Amino acid sequence: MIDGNGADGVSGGRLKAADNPVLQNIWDIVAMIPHGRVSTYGNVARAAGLARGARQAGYALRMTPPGMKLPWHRVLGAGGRIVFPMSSPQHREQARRLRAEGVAVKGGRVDSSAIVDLDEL
DNA sequence: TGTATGACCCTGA
DNA sequence: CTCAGGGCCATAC
Repeated sequence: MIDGNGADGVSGGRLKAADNPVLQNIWDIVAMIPHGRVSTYGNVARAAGLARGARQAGYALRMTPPGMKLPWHRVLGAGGRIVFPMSSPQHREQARRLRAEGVAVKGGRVDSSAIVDLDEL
């Protein structure tokens, strides 16, 4: 395995997002967020190894293929606020899901008590 | 190889 | 509290 090409499972050159270890790592972090709790992009990114890769966390979630069960709605922006615009369907979707889990959403923001620290996981 | 983009974050006015 | 600007890091073209 000196050439790098034809490494574990990945052969053919370009690395697909679904096979990207970084995204997989982020997905794993998001997937381990407990029910009824929420986290932030920066927090998740840091847990994935990216100290300032909050955007990458969002990128990973955006790259999430349909069919994958991932609690993306438990990931919020800094301060526990939803990053989506108020009039956006995604905002409503996320807020709806959070409320379904017992998380209070007010003005596009959730109670800071609902935010869980990565240290607790 | 370099430029452009983004489900972000922080600081200042 | 709201608005604007700059910074950071990885992916896409």
